[in-house]
Amino acid sequence: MQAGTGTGRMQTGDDTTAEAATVPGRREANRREIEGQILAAAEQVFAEAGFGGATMQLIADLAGLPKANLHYYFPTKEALYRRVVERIFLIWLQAAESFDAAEGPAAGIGGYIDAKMEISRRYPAGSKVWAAEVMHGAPVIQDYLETTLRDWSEDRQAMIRAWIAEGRMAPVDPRHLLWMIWATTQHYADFGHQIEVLNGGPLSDADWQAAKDSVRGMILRGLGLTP
Amino acid sequence: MQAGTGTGRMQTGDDTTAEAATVPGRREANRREIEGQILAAAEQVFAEAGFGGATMQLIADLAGLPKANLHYYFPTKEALYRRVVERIFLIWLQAAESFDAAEGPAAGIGGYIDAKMEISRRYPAGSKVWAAEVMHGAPVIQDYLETTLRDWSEDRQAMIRAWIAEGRMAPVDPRHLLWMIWATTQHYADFGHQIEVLNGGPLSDADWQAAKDSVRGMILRGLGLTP
DNA sequence: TCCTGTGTTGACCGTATGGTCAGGTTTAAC
DNA sequence: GTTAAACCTGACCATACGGTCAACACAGGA
Repeated sequence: MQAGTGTGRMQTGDDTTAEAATVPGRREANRREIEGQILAAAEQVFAEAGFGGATMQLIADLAGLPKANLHYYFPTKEALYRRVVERIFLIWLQAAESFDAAEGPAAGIGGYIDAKMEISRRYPAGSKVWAAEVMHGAPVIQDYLETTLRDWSEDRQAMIRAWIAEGRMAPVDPRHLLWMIWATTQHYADFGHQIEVLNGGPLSDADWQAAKDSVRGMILRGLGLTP
Repeated sequence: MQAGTGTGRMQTGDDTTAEAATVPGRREANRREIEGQILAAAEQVFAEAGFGGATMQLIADLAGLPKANLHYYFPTKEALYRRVVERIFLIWLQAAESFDAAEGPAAGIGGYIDAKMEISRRYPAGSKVWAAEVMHGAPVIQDYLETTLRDWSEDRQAMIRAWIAEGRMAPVDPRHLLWMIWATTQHYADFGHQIEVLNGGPLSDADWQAAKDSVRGMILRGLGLTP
């Protein structure tokens, strides 16, 4: 059970120090590249083994670095883990743009489903890390749930309620709709292994397209919309 | 990363030795009770901390037993873990009865959804353990996926295909439908913490009923059925 | 009452893990 | 060229963990 104070603020990624007015610099570029390698390796290992099962040695090996080097870039295992979780969370938030830019429920919700399916396909490891974190009671990102995610949720629920009030979709509880979208799309990442076994192998491009169409179709029809 | 040979066969629970022809015996009853305590504690701890994060000491404390006693009833941490995973899997299989006994898609699929929602409510810890196990690549229950679950899946898919052929429901891919049902129902257990945060507290009885109705309604409408 | 098999447990052990650190190397500003 | 900061890493440490074991308690059949 991770310690996890959950106090830290989200790092938006642009932590360029103001005084570094020189050229971007090989130093900084190199640092970013190595941090990226470590984060990628960590995401993989955390996804496969969980926080408790992951070891800094495994991550170091996968990143091709000595273990001590990891602790130079990330002070603790938990700090590294936090960065991995933050990354997938930011990616998911960005998927909401397809939601917002839409002019109606079919395009908005359909586009959001497509975007989330695409993320499940591209970042399955990140999705698993997030899932495990939430399942364990969100010891590290509790504050995001209570602030960013909650606000985000309420905004989308308001949009959905407006569409319902305008008679543009069936009157469903917006919360359960959102949860259904999250559950269904993320299932293809989190339970990807089970899906591959039942599918008799990895999903092909066509399989993914069919999955996307199927999920979008079922949900939109469930909302009284014609996909 | 657990070792997990995945070779073991499923224990159906009736491991009464044939020669123990005496009365059921306090001995045997006591043994079962203690095993049950340990399994319940283990399920809780595995769900909260993951396999790697769980410790035999934590489980022992929760069960109110000395650690060494755990190893008397379960030889290794992994053996104990396996029993926990098997338990939820059997429960899920039983939920299929509502599926089979139905005379049509609305009752069959609707009943199955209700049953799975009820399980999510009653056994959230077990569901989380299963989810984590699959997410980590099913190191311990790979054989169930390839045998029992696969067979089960194909049988239900055949039923759904038959209903579709009879024109009793919309022509959807049965696999994606099953996965959607699993994803949506289990989400209420696996992501229960997130749901509680967004809900501003635990789901009430009415909330659960609304969730059930909402999920069943959306999916059945998505299948062209009237719930 | 003895005796045997079942259960109980504190103390212990080997190992693996997260993290530290001193000493070294490279970079880049002047 | 000099210097200071940033970067790198093998060796090391304290701790926590899964698992073992020997000694003990106790039930119940003879």
